[in-house]
Amino acid sequence: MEDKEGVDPASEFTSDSSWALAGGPDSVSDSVNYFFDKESNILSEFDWNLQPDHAEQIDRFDELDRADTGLIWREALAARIAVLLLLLRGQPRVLLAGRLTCSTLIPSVSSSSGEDPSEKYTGSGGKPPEIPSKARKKGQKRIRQPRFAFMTKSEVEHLEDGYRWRKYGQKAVKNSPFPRSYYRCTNSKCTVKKRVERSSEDPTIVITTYEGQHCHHSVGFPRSGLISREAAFAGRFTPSVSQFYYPHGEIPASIIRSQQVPIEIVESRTLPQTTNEGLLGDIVPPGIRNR
DNA sequence: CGAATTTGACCAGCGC
DNA sequence: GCGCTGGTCAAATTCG
Repeated sequence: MEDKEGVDPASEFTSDSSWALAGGPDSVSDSVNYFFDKESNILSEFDWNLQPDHAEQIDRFDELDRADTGLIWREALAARIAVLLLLLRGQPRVLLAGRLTCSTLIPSVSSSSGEDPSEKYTGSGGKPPEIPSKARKKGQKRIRQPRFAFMTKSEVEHLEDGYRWRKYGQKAVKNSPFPRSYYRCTNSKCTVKKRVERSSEDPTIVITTYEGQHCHHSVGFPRSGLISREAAFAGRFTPSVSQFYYPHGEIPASIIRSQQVPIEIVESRTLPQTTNEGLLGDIVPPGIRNR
C-alpha cells in the first residue's frame, strides 16, 4: 500500500489498500459498510453517517496525525466522530469520516433481530435482574451495543483475550455447518458479550464478535506474557474501550503487527513507550504506523 | 461440591 | 398471522 500518492483515496481504499470494502452499500457515505483488513484479518462493521459539519473534525485530524504509512482509526470522543485515515508517505488522507455507531451486523453471520443486553440483564449468575426478557415491554426497541467483529484464522474457537467468559448458549447457524457460541463476561457488573463461530466459507476462520464495553480490568491479563492478536485488537478497535484496556501506548508492537500469521498467540515484549506520539499513540497499532 | 458447560425450550423480531 | 431465525434462559449434566 505504499507509493500511492496522488491516487484517489476512494479508489485506494476499495481496491489496492490493505482494507477492502467487504459489504454494505457501495457509497461510503451511505449507512452501513463492512471493511476487511486483509493484513490483520479483521472485519469491522461501521455505520457511517457522513455529516457536512464533520469536515472540521476531519481537518483537525489531518493536522494531528503524521506518520509513515498505515491505516489509522480514530474516534473523536467528544464529537463522536470516527475518521479513518490512510497515510501515504506521511500525508494523511481521509477516506471515511462519519458518526460512529457500529451497530450493524456482519452479513454472513447476521441476525435478523437486534438485541440490547444491557436492558435485559446484567449477566450476574445468569439471573435476569431488573428487567427479565419475558417481562420486557412489547414494542420497546432494543438498543444495540457497539460491536466489533474479528476474523481470525485459528484452530481453536474460543481465543484467549484476557477476560473470563461464561458460555450461555449455542445455536446452529443458518447456512452454516458450524454452531455459534454465546459467551458473557463473568464479571457480574459487566454486560459485555461475545459470539464465536466459524466461517461457513472458510472453516479455518473464526469470527469473534464483541458487544458492549467492559467496566472492569481484565483478569490476569499478561503484560509481558502471551496475548492474542484478538485481545490487542479488541482493545484497540473498540473506541472507548481501548483507553480502558490499554492505556496510552501499552500494546506491544509485536502483538499488533499486521501480518498474515496463523492466529493465535504471539509473544509480547516489554511494553514500548509511545507517549510522544500524540493522538496516534493510543489508537494506531505501532506496527502499522511503522510500516 | 461448586463452577462451568450443554442443550432443549422459549421468546422477540422480522419478512412474507 | 405465521413461520423462520437469532438470542437467551435455565435445568440437567459434566468437569475440576
